[in-house]
Amino acid sequence: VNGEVLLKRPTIRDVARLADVSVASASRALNGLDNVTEATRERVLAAAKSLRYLPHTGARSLSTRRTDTVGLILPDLYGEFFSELIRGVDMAARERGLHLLVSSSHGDADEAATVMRSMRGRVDGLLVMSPHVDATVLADNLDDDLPIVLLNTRVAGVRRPAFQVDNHGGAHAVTRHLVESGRRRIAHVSGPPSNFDSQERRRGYEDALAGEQASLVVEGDFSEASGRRAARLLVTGSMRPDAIFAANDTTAVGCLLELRELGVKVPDDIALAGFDDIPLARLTEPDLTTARIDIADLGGRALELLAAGVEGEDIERSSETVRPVLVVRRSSAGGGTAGA
Amino acid sequence: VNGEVLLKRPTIRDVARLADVSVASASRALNGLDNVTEATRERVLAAAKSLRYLPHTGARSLSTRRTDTVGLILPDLYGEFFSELIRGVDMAARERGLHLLVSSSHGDADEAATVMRSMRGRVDGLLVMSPHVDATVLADNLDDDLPIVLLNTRVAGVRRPAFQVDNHGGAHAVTRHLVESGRRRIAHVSGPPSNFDSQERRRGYEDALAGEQASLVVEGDFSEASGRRAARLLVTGSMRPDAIFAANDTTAVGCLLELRELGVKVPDDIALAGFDDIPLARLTEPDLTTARIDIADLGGRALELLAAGVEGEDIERSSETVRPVLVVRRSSAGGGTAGA
DNA sequence: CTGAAAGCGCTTACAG
DNA sequence: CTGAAAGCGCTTACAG
Repeated sequence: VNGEVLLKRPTIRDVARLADVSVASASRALNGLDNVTEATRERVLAAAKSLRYLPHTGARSLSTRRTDTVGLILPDLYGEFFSELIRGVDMAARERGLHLLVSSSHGDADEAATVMRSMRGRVDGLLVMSPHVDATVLADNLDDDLPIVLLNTRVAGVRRPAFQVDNHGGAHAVTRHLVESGRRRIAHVSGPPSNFDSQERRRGYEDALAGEQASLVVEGDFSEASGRRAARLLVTGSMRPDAIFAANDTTAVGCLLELRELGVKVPDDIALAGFDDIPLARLTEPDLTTARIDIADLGGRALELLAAGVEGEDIERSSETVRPVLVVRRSSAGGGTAGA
Repeated sequence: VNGEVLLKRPTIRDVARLADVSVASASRALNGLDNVTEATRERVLAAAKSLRYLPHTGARSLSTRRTDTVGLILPDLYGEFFSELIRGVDMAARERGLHLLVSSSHGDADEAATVMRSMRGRVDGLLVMSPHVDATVLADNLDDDLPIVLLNTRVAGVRRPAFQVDNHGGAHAVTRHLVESGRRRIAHVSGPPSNFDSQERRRGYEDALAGEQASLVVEGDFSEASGRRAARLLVTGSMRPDAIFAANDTTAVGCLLELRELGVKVPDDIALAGFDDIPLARLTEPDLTTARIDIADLGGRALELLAAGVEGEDIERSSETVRPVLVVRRSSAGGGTAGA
């Protein structure tokens, strides 16, 4: 019928008709293939533009078996880390023209598994950060050929491409810094004992002390409240330390607040250090010595690796370790008991 | 061929064959339609399970014209807000079985437009937060029939479903609190003059003062540095205030740090208040009076509205206002100049 | 309740 | 360089 009005979304057929070519040529022109004349390409592109044509991604992915989308599966994370990671991944994804399907806040392995399954078929690859996931969960819920990169997740018994934070090294560096600035009784407030990061940080602390000093550990759980409790315990106890290394910054902030209330001066009486370098670490009084991880960068690099896997590169043996950087601030200044 | 091995992802055809029914029945059973016998459904489900079948979403969306995915478009946001919003949206989306396509960090209208276009066809609806977007951008880059909910975005000249934060009301409440606790020279450190939130907060401040006190405004830009600058200006100037209401918490933190350096006591010499209630607001010394917005809740409710739109409900006239809640903390305690 | 078949909108050998 | 046609994996009238 002549003079017909387009009621529906235009398809490639409409574009082809308007450009007076076959759908095959329209497809080729649209996709930037080189087996079309320049004249054809121009006509097709003009037609597409005038119709405000956009390909149906479902149809395309049905033919190409690609979705140009990657999934990001996250656990229930605290604010800063979470958003920095998404930011880093998102920027890298956008640069490569990949879309990002995000799912967060998964409390246990079951939830994570459900999400993995629901993403199967929607994505070309998966970025997974989940402390709950193990080899079985991975094997049961994903196709073997779906590229996947693990973020800071220890998956027992599986060799998968992963980005690991060197928690041991970071904790070691922080502790050595305290030792070398003259502190003689360095306590550690740990994270949850079941948490792998937490275990590694504690091990780094203990190894750094090895021989020179006895270790002094109060168990915490990465929360501010646990930092408060631990600080009170340490200060009022019989083994008062002259330095505290908290397993993360949030815990260190708890220590700081409690020490302040107890009238203990930081760093003069007790030096303090954390881990992560959350933005808040710069803002406390005094500001906080810590080990910095560039989360956004970590996310971006992980996406690059995943993208390589999607492109068909063999990434199965790739595994990168991110080394935290010691950031010395005022909370650990001066000399401690031994003077400086 | 008998004994053949499935090399590829199983399709509904494989499921149907194994269950010994037609693909039509398989489809119906899989989708929970009621026009299949219980026996058929069971056979199909069992077959699907044993094959680890998962529907190809592209194919499905080609038939159904739905993607079961919604897009979330964000500007370049500061950490806390960003992650809280995603968390809220994600949780609500998961509950409804919707997937979430996220794109963030868009500096200007062009970038936002590109993202909107790239999401067209991939999503059933869009959640858009962008200060840069206007009616033209929206109209040019989206289908008219794509449901969309705006988040805290003023779109001049368009009537679209939106969630607006009552910035005026929040600022008014904070300012009234300062007035009523006896402060007599209340200054305001504004956000960027071009920013709508910023304008509204300033208007709230001015309206709350109306008549009783003169307004005293220093222009800022929502950054900590601008808070520092403004505080210094106010304290060293000839019109020293006894209270400062900063346009957001980050600015207020800047004020606090600068006041501390200048030896000005908060709240004794100068009361201080912010806006947003970022987590840091509880942690400063003294902790910060502010106006709290429940961002995660906002995100969740916005998704619910969008989902209703996707289901075909008419949401074009819906517009919700989120009222911030005054949170009084120690930074505004006591009486100020007039005593308390 | 069930099945054969058309159709959704693309891409890609294949033949020319 | 171009086009006709098959095929990707689903859903859904339609007929029975």
